[in-house]
Amino acid sequence: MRNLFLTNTLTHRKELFTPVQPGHVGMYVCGPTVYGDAHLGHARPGVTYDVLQKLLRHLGYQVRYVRNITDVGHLENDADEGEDKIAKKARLARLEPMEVVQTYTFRYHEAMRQLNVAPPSIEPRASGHIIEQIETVKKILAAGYAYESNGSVYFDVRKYNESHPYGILSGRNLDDTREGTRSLDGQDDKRAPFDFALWKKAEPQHIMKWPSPWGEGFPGWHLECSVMGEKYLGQEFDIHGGGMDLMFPHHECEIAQNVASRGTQGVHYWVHNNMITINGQKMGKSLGNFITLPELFSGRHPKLEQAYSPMTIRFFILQAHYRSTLDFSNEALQAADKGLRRILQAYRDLCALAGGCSPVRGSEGSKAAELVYGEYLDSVAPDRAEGASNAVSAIFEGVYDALCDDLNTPIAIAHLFDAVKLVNQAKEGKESLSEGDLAVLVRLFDDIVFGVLGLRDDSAAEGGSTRVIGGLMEMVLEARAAAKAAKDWPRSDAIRDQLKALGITVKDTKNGAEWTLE
RNA sequence: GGUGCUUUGGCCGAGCGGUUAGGCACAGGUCUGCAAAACCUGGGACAGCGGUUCGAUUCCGCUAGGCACCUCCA
Repeated sequence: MRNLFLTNTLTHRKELFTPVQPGHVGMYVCGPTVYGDAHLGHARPGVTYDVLQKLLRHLGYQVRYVRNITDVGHLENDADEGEDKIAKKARLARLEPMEVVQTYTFRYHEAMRQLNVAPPSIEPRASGHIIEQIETVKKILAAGYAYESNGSVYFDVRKYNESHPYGILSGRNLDDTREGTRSLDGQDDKRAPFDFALWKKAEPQHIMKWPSPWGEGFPGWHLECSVMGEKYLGQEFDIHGGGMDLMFPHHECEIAQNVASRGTQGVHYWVHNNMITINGQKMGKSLGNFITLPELFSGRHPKLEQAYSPMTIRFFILQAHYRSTLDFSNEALQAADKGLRRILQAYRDLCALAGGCSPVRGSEGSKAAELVYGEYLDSVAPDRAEGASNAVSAIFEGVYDALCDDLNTPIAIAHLFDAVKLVNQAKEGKESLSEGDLAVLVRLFDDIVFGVLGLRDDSAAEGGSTRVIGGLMEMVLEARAAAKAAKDWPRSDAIRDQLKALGITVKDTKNGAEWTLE
């Protein structure tokens, strides 16, 4: 098995990945709070951890990937009057909170499906784990790291900090945190401003509330990830992912809760993806500068010059390293779109050169995959490029080395473009690829481009209709070829223009006409 | 105020103590009825100032700019 290196936020270093149990990986990622459509920012962790889990599987690990849905407990702000995000949305839209949850959970799943993000192995909801969360609060209280106050329970950060450093993940200490900036107003139930809620008392009119030893209320936001991570992955597990903005306080609180309730923070590798920016600024709901995924896919947003396909978005994200910020612009997305097309076209040409590929991962395979949770990537990475020339071996090694070096997808893609060049040169007859080369390249595209990177050739994914369209196109192009042979240019151009209007692009090559469907 | 990150050619974006990143755009050429694609060639970059070094874009310091977190945020 190849060595995989990951940057662990806990140590700020690239570390060799060694799982708790050989051959198995437990991975937890913070999912969305479902009170609105997912935006471009949400696509980043979606795609990043999708690639990570696919890579892990491809390397031969059995992966349990847990990604939660936050459907309760996420407050607008940390002050006592902060309203639950879901409850607020429900009030404004005059809906039941669970209607809001249902709507946006569905829409989130739909957006992820379009991005070819595989479903997690388990997708637990906070509201489905109230009992477990209450039990954890009891444990933390019993351990003396929390206090009850007016029907709510708060984590005693100062007490915790006496025996365990609070802030090990984000590299800060308690004295550095800004105190007194926010007015305390006297009526705060908390002992200290940095204490956080484990359980919040619900006002009588509050809909989302559950009985507890401290009265009716609901769990604090940070609690769910601690609880559900432990429940499904155990007290010690391998990877915990999420956006960098969750590092503090969310993940810091998780660590404190874990230590307080079970004596270990339990996560071996903390992995954080960076933000997507727009004009250099973080894209975020509070800033109001976000573009939702449905808007991107449809092009309906003032900042969008055109619609961008889900695969363009996916490729755009993969062209930057996950730990760097990535700046949105129409120009950058258009560049990604073109680059992606070149790669996908090269695969078609490669298949033609190789005398056909099983169209497994480029098209129908990805659909079948959606039905089989987790078990879609059956191909385990070969150790080396058996039977390939030096040039192809170098690409093969470059791709795997890059992916195993902290998930360096931009470098992997750069190597894939080298492969594209080879394929194009072979197609032009300027380079020859041996059968071994072709086999290795086909496998590489199948495994990496479609398998691990999770790209998909949507133009080839029409499934059952492909054969019919293919047959029709053959007829149409034959008619056009006849017109061309007769030098009837108006006629041949008219056919091409009409097809273009239907979204079919025709290109004349040495070997006859080729076509692609938008 | 605290903590951390960052500044790469027209745009996006890797990387690194000495070797072409890559994509997109652009220019010239090949091919072509035209178009497109493809191929070949090309130009240009490491914020500024010092220091370490045989050698720095890469390490260190300072200066300037940007960003993130310290409220909710992927």
